Amino acid sequence: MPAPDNKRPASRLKTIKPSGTKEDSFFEQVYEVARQIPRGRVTSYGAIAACLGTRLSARMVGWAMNGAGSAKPKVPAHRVVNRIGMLSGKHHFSPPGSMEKLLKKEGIKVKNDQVVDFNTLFWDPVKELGF
DNA sequence: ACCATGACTAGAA
DNA sequence: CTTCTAGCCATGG
Repeated sequence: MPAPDNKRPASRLKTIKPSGTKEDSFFEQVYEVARQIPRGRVTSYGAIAACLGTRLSARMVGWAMNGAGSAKPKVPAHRVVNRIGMLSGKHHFSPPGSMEKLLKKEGIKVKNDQVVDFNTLFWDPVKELGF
């Protein structure tokens, strides 16, 4: 096992090549996990970050999502919300209301920019993917 | 090179 | 209960 890499399991983050060039690691992994989210389910940035071994860099997940619109195949960024199920990223959609619309379309109830029954709909990549 | 900001989170006050 | 602080790391001025 496990040879815990201590502090930086994903030290390769250094090799990130954002926007413009082809993504190599972190971004791609984020997209990959995000694409595994089943329809009608949601997850959080932190969950994805934890799945990649970088729980503390949930911000980077959000940043990666910023490029999700340019990623292919498309990444269901609308299924990714913050830890309390709030649609923190709705303002990054165009139009902003599309995120909520897409979620409702999948049967997810959204109330006041928050996912209803978030705890039930929550999909944990670490648990589901076995990381 | 330094400082500020950000689709986050956990823990302390 | 609410509010603040610190940590994460890439991007932009």
